[in-house]
Amino acid sequence: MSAAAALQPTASRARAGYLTPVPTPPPAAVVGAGLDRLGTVTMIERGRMLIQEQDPAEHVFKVLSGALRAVRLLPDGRRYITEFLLPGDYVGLAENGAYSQTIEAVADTKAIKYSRRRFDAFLDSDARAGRHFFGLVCGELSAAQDRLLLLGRKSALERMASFLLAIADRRSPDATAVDLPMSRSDIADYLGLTIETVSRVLGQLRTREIIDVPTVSRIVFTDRAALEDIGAGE
Amino acid sequence: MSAAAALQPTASRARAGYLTPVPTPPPAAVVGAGLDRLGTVTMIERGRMLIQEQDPAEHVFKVLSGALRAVRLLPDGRRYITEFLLPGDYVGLAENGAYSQTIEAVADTKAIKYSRRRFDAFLDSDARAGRHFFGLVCGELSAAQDRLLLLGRKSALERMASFLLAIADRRSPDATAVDLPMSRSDIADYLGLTIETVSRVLGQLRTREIIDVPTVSRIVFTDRAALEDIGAGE
DNA sequence: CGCGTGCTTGAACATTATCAAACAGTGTGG
DNA sequence: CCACACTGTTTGATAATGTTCAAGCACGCG
Repeated sequence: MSAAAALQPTASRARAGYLTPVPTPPPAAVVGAGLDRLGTVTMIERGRMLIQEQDPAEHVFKVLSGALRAVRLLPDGRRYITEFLLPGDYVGLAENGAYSQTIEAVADTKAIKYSRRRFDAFLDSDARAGRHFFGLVCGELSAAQDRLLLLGRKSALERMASFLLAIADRRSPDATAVDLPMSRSDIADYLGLTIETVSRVLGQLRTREIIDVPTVSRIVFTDRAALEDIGAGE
Repeated sequence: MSAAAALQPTASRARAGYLTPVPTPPPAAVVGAGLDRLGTVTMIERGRMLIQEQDPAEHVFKVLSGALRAVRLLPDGRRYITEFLLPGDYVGLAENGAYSQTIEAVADTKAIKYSRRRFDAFLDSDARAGRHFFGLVCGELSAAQDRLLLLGRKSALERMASFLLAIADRRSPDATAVDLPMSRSDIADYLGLTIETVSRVLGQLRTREIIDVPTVSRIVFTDRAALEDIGAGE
């Protein structure tokens, strides 16, 4: 843990420690309403692949319920999950040409499927919509940069604390508990750890009475302030 | 090193291992030409801060020469560099409202400075420009996701190999050498390592005669194929 | 009730971090 | 022009965090 490079004369001020949820700018409802008519509802069952990396990017999806994961692999099989897609999130927005990652269902999932042609046409027809989605992608980029900080400089314990709070906040801000739709293995591949470390770190938070784990998939925040401190990196 | 979670029935196909440079779509020259007249040239000397995190995002810059770094900090001083900005890169594009990270000069840098108001007006006035910059941000997002994979699942040696190739490719594709404008400390904070590990890993590549290091800042690719294999993760 | 998958726990190991010292390159002043 | 000092880099020895390998456990389902 601890110490990075020495502070520089130009060092910037510290920032909130845990993952920022992708913000949803005001005109979301309006833009969404215009779009909903263009798509069709699809069901993806748990474990199924929705999108294969390198396939031509012919669709955009919006998650309605359930959860998806975006996966990248190394040639020898090492796996990394770049993001979990939860209700309200768009899939395949930031793709030119071919998909850059595989999308799989972590749980049974309902999503709206748009044809990319129609989706782009809609964007071009409405300047407000274009700006809205530009803002969404900017938010995703900022969230990805927060995760770079997490992977590059945070300990296992800090990563887990950040993760639990971020997932909880995306579902409902200031929640006192979360239901995790994904397995320990998925969490490990998202946080750059192993399943054993994920388990041990959860055990440690439980021992310290910062969380309670009544079920494997349910996490109750017993001491949210402590969890936030850990996630922020002290 | 090695093994992540077990392969799943839906596991996706493997992908190129090292950092993908942000792609520059075709109409770049045209869009750039329209913009150049709107900005003024600025010099930022080595070590100076160009942008402070949380300041209102009132400007967009385009790097002409030199190099900048984008920095995020944890409360206790741990530092992470989310990206290096090299000639041709835009700074402050993907920001709504306030800057999300500090920008500092790694070397003496020349950049064009645009007012964000004018920049946005230009984007709105020209649909092609809007799409162009949307594409740029999408490319940045994809590059960030490649770095998540790097930080989450690659060893120190693999990270260094990926880094050297990525920097080299951004300057000129298939180059046989790079001049690194940044210090070991900056490289460490970019790769999520310490300066000692950076140094040792470079030493290892030199010993194995994969690179040559005639000067601290100069890296010659003696065996580019081997470097690519290492960077790709075998 | 028993089996299977996924989760937890334990012990040994590996990689990378930390602490410490030597070294190199650059610029300054004598 | 050389000696010196400063900063950044390299190298070495030790320690820590997280991984790997190996059992056990628990919950859900047939």
